[in-house]
Amino acid sequence: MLGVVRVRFAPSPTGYLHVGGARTALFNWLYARRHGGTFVLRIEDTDAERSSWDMVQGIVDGLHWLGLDWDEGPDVNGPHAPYFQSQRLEKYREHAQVLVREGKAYADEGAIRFKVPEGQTSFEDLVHGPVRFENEHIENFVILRSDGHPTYHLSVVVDDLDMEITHVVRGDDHISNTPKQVLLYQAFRRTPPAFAHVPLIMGPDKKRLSKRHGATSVMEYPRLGYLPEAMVNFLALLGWSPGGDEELFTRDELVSRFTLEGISGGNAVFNTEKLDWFNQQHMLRLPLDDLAARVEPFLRDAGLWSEEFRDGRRAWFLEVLALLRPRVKRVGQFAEDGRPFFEDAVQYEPDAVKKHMKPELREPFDAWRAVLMSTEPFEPAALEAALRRFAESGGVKAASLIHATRVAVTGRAASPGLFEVIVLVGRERTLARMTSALALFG
RNA sequence: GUCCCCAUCGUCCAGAGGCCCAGGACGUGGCCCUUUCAAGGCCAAAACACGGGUUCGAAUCCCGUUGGGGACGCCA
Repeated sequence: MLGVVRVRFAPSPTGYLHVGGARTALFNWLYARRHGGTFVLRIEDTDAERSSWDMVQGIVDGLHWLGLDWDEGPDVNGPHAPYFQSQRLEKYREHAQVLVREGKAYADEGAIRFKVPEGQTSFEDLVHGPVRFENEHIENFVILRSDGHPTYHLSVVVDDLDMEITHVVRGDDHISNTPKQVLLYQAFRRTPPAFAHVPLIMGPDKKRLSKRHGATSVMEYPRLGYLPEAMVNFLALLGWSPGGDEELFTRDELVSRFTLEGISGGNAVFNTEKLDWFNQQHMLRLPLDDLAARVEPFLRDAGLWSEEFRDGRRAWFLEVLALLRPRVKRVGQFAEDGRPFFEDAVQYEPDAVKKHMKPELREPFDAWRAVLMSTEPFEPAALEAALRRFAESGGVKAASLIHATRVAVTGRAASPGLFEVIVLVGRERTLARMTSALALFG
């Protein structure tokens, strides 16, 4: 069994999968994959009151979205099934009885408490180093409730033992629970697994991340237009470092570099601006076909999708995405920035009209429109050459004409390069928009 | 209150005694490119919490202070 790595992510289904839990799951998954080990998903639903099936589903959805697959767990099973603690109650009771029989635990008002021995309890934490507690600060804690359900300390130890977990990678908030669990391992005459307590994720105010900080459920992120590969990359580097200066990694690159020793000891602030940057960088690196698939749902929601984007106008569609891509931070933005391409009607921004559609430009604009009718080839370079030639001979500044044309064609003051835009919008639509824009001058 | 953890630029990290008058990234400011907005390139401002030790030498080791976080449930 030497060298075998078995880790687990053991959420309690009393809430959705938040970013902190997601990162813990990610670290476990990375460690398992790095060492060819096993990643177990175990549902800690011993608190029947607060657990719900919907929450289990929500957690599973979150892990799926991030691409974290498990080798053993609900719906895949494995040699240590079942993976719901609520279905393992008998094991916990038996273990509690053993401790009672050996005089290491006792009944108290219907519950069973563990008798904490004198002395001190310590363990070697892979991220914090040696940690030691005086047992006098640990009270005789309940291991089996009066309703027969185990408490966390008992179930987690029994299951980690039964499932042969070698490394417990979990949140820092469990560090003060650890001595109680170490005491249980000792009471069972078993060696505890290795522990690695990872620091918590905080909000910008350094307070524990909560809803008032914005999106804390991972499943809000796909809706907001974030790529799972960006989230994985961002989360991995929040509290962990591969050691060097590189920051942009694919999932596989993270797997090959991950070490528990690289986890830092202090809490980390969740920084949305940096997440945006990771998202942008990963979008920039996505194959266009792949990107198209991610954009589609957002276009559908905005009513801008056409089945032709799949076949007949596929190439055109991909060109539009490629043009828009450098200025998009979240996937949903393709629907916004793409309107001038995906929709025939143009919505004019009042400020843009006021700024660029000066009355004295009306005549030159109209004449340039006529030039555009016959410019060949209908390509960016040729169009630009035509405009500059026209501007020079007509005594107009090329920039003014470009700006007015941009507003006429896109309705906005900012867009990708005008000539690329015109080519993709097409000659007919461009001319039609310019014609109706004639009324906007002044 | 008790116990535990943590402490490098605003933020995330690098740094495991001399390579550091501290390096990268996000963000911020400036410049370049340029038809706008981005992207990209270049430059800049920006930190070793404080006080004691140890050492020839400390961001790195030890102690204390302060600050932040966490745990003290028949929740996990």
